Amino acid sequence: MSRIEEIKGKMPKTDDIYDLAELFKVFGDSTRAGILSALEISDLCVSELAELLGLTISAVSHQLRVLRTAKLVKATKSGKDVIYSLDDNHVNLILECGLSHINEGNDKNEKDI
Amino acid sequence: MSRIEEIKGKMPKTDDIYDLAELFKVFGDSTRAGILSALEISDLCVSELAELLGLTISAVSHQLRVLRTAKLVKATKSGKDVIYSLDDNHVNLILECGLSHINEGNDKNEKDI
DNA sequence: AATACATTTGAACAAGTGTTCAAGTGTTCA
DNA sequence: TGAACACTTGAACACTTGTTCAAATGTATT
Repeated sequence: MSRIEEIKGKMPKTDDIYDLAELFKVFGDSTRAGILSALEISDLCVSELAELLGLTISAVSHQLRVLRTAKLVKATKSGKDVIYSLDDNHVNLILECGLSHINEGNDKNEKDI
Repeated sequence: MSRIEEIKGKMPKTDDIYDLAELFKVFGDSTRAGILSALEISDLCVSELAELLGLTISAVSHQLRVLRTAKLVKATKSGKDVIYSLDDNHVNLILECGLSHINEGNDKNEKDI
């Protein structure tokens, strides 16, 4: 068995790597990352999210659809409003992973000064 | 203080959300996710990565540049070869976060059958 | 020096993405 | 019922992205 094949055997399956990339792609947009960060703190309706993030309602709605498709958020009707909330307990974990990386980066830079 | 402003106060800073999205964007491509998964197991040179992932050397090299720019991998010259290795201890954590999400998804589907 | 090998780089291209705008759906309230 | 509100949707657009191809750079071997 070649060195390359041995490594291949220890790696995640190709399909899982694809799914992994698809997942991170959803987090990889600041509008969506902002929506998720906000919903982390409180359930919110579309216009609240738009106000909070300084975006048009339409833009937010489009991105909410992406997040819904990815099963990361869920929508609940409440009269005229549609209340969005997180639909996956991994969202918090993944955001925290990323933020800890960002913050460590900031710390490093502070040390450099 | 309005409800919206209270939530805004508890959220990560706008710049951090932007950086967070930029970070996840790097993970959000299956070629790059594959490279990182492979380097997780062993340091590798460009042509080994290309063979492992079934891609052209050029494509791999282009993506390695993205990963280098993001400070996620580092390059070391060794004769004709350039050996790449992970340059950030958060890579493992972030990949594992994502994979645990993927795998839980798979488990759910199995239960549904 | 000449050749072969390993990698990088730039240009070009197709494909994908996020926002805006306008129109549509659905709900509440007078 | 009609007006106002909350949201969704589709088309259009500019912009970004990843790959390929060809050429360039750099290193080892003879």
